Amino acid sequence: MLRISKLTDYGTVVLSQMVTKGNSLTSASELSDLTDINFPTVSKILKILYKAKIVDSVRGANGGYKLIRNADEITIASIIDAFEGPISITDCSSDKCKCKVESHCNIGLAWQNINQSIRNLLEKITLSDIHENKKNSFASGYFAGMPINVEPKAEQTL
Amino acid sequence: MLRISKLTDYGTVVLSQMVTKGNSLTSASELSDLTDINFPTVSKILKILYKAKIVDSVRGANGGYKLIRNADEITIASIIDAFEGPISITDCSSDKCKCKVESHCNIGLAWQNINQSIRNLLEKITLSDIHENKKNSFASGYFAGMPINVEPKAEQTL
DNA sequence: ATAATTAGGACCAAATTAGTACTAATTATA
DNA sequence: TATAATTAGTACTAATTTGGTCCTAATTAT
Repeated sequence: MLRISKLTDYGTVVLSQMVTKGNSLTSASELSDLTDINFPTVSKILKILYKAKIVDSVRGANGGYKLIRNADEITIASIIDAFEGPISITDCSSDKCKCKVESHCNIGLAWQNINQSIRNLLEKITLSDIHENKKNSFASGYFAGMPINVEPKAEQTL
Repeated sequence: MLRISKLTDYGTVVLSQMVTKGNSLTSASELSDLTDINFPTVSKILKILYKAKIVDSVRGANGGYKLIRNADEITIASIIDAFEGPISITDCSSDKCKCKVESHCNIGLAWQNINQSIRNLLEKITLSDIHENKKNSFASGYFAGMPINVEPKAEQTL
């Protein structure tokens, strides 16, 4: 099926650790120890999250990182965006199409719609859900054969 | 965001052409002409679709390919599976976890759930939807800020 | 027989991703 | 103020994945 990169996966592990650490600063090396992901990689991850404005940083001795928002305000969509960029599900579906054949473009449009559907789904799931591993909160309703039926953000009970 | 491979993209273009051709056999070379995708690639695509039991084939002179089922019985999930394999959204979420740290596994489980959610979505969209490019049928309800609210297959109006 | 066609691999080149390393900037504190 | 700890940014290399091509074998109509 669809895949996210290893870095995104690691990213959620690191972020989940940061949720545990709450509002306090945590250094990259400590996060490396806690997650068992080697330091250079954790460091890279944090820099990416910093640029994406998901974590805040303080330089210098005793510096470190912390979440910029509450865990339930950080969507999975935004995390994936940070690591994988805003690239679309297919080449064609981003921006203007350069296909020679018209029909291709329609397919591209369809993929674009599918992409948007997935995106909407991922914007309803937050770091908090992942961290608390509340399977039932967002998974139980989805499993085999069940309808997808997520209420709009404002009313959701995630 | 999440991405499908070029081959999957091309695959849907080829499949869409085959919907147009209905129940008649079409050769790889003809499909290549029709889609403007070069022959070796179309050929490769059709072999993959054959192995995935999405198309049927007849060898020899006047041979070719045709859809094995109706377009509305071919889900996008099955097409993606054919090209990208049944690989999960992360390594960890498939089968048994080998992580050293317990917490990683929980994250993996969360991803697994997300993967399943996406899968359920993609099992509700069919080749027919893509082919007919019925944007409104499955897209309009999904766009920015709108709730995802797809009814179970039996009742859906796709 | 011959030509047209699919089946199945094997293979190489290109693109992407993972992982590492280095330098500069910042800041606490001794 | 010097030093050590720490993040920021970037560049680079190795590993993996993907895209694209090609070849040989099997099948079938004419």
